[in-house]
Amino acid sequence: MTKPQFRSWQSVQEEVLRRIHAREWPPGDLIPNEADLAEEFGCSRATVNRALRTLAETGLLYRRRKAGTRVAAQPVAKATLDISVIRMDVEARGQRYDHRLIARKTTVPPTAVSAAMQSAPETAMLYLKALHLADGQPYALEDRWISLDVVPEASNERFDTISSNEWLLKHAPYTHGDIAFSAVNATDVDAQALGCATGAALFIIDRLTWNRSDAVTKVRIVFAPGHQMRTVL
Amino acid sequence: MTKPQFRSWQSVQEEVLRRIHAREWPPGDLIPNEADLAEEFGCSRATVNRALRTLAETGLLYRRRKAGTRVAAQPVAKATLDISVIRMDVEARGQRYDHRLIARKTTVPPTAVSAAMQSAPETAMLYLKALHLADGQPYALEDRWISLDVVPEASNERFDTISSNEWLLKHAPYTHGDIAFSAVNATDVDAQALGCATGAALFIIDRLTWNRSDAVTKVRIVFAPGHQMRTVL
DNA sequence: CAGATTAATATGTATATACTTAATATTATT
DNA sequence: AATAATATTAAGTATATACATATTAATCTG
Repeated sequence: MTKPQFRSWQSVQEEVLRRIHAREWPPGDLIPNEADLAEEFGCSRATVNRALRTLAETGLLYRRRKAGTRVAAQPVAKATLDISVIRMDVEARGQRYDHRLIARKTTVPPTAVSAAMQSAPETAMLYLKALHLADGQPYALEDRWISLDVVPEASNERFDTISSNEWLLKHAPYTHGDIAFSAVNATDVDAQALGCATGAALFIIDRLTWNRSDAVTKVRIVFAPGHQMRTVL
Repeated sequence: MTKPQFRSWQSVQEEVLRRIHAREWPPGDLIPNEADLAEEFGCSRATVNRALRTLAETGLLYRRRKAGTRVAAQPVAKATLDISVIRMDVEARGQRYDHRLIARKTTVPPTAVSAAMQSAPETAMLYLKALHLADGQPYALEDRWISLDVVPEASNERFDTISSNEWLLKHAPYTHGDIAFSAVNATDVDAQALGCATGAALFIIDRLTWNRSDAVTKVRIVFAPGHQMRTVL
């Protein structure tokens, strides 16, 4: 009997997954080290490393130097959501995208906004409110504050032909950000814009992006009723 | 002048990020190939490969064989959400976790459930309804259907000391699944269990997990009002 | 025996080399 | 000029080797 050959890191990964699912390596179990697995699989340690490292990134394995590799006892599933520009989302559904600028003004933001963006309380920012449409129907309502200190060029942009969403991606790079998903009842204003009943449960995304230590923009996107954000595990 | 040395894939990645953020390599731009970058950075091609491959995984670069590597014109931000067992979420907030079983019965599910799980319409499943508590306050309401064909041992488990959530992770492995986030208005039943007003906007997670071609469980988790799911970009 | 030192170990990473694969560009053929 | 065959290119991957680093285990020392 010759030992099986696993020639690619993907095939090694599949075999490791099989053993985990088959409970040959039960949750919490310490699995053989890379060198031994490489020997067993008939491949190099680098190949085993790539396979195991990738699985660790998904949360299914837990690795520590010297301590070895364990099957996660309670795998923390990592769901990766793709946050693209809204136009792309709509077009991916095979619908026609359109957007309408509802408000555009330069003003001092509420303290909650200036505090979150860590800007001086009396500094004016650019405020935008826009409605995104899919096949002519309201899809999402966007409320946005843009720091004019960080993105002064925004002052000169009208945002009627291009959404702030896309304009910022092109003109204001960010290094990091945070994002939160939640649910709110539609306010009268939301209901009016989205064409739904006041109080309807709406899915919302709040995002705050930074360029190094400067807050670039803070945006809340309120989706029309029934919106789902989905992904695979 | 000696050329700068980038000895680790992380430092190469940082330099590449710097160039992207500084617009030295603007969105859509074709960047030099791996061999040239390796030469420039004074490291091996494998090191450059690791740096660029990792950036491509985050959506900031777009790579194709022969075509080369481009800075993404419209970077699709990948937000990774950690979906752990609810107990862990609650404990991570520094709160005391508890749960209460509200219902447990073996019955034929609604057609919507059996259809989603691709099981025969008249097959009975185990239905569980449980309330998760944080510091004694309602945190989330769980509605779950478990396939007894796939997980027969579930019949013998009472789920009063361990939540179905955790029990399944330990006893019913899954190969893949899909997950959806959305918002609903609280029904009377939800409101009663969660101690909120009927109609309140609630954040929900719907999850369906599979073991190869068999649906293992379908669950809806309805969170108490105000719940946020957050992550970084 | 507590605490510090040292050794051992598994993962993490860098490198040179070689080959594979997908996509494109070029050339030959009809 | 359209089509097919061929060459070229850049990323993708495998391998052996070497060394780094975090962590644990063993040993020494007061």
